[in-house]
Amino acid sequence: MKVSNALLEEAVKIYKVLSNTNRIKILYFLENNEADVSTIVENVDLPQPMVSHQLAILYRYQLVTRDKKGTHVYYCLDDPHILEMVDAMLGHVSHEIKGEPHPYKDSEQRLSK
Amino acid sequence: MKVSNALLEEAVKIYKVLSNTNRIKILYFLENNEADVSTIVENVDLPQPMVSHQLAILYRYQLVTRDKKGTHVYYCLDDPHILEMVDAMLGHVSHEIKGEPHPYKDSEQRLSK
DNA sequence: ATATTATATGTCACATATGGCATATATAAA
DNA sequence: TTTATATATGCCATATGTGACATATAATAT
Repeated sequence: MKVSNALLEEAVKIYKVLSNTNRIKILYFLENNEADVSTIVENVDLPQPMVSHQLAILYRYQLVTRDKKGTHVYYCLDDPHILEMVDAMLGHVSHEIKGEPHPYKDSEQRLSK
Repeated sequence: MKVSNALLEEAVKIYKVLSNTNRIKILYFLENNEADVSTIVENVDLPQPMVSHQLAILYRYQLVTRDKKGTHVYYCLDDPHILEMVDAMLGHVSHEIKGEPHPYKDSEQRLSK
């Protein structure tokens, strides 16, 4: 695959965003719900300033949307596809942890290991 | 999705590994070739110690395998599926950059934007 | 105006990542 | 044994990320 540098650098930025358990926990909490900050705070069990800070990062990189209603700010996944990618990564590491061989499609085979 | 902390932390470690353009360039170069360090150095245009260092990280996290033959060390993608995940991320950011709406499957609709 | 609640921002100490460069190790050839 | 080549490792300055905490802002109610 031919990849431009600009694209690669953007992808790397998103990977940095995903390189933090708190942010991923927040994303997963938002999987099925739109939620305001206090609701997120209660559910992910992190101090409120930490949650606001991580939400700001998720928002800056367009992983969540923001909807202000009165004093409450409701956050929502911007692109559910992101969580599919995280799911794929969790699947990958769960194989690594169990020491299982990687699943191959069709008749692909390992040459050696 | 219910995710254990251990799994989440492992996934985050892999995201950190992918959070570097040099490492991703190396992974992409290995997409179609097994290659020794000097070949990688020539192709990704980075100083040799940098390439060795990044390869050591990729190896530690099982993204590449290593095969020593004489003085040469041949590296190979351990799991091509990783590159599929990177492809998905590149697809994601290319939509973000272009400001395009996220592609939705079937009849899914945005509630608002 | 004051108080209350929701959220965001700033600061700080600490840890970790980065890239550049020098040098060490290992294998093979002369 | 010496030399050359391939690769790995170590050191360093700098940058960036982390979580804890205090405090600021913003909207609403009294």
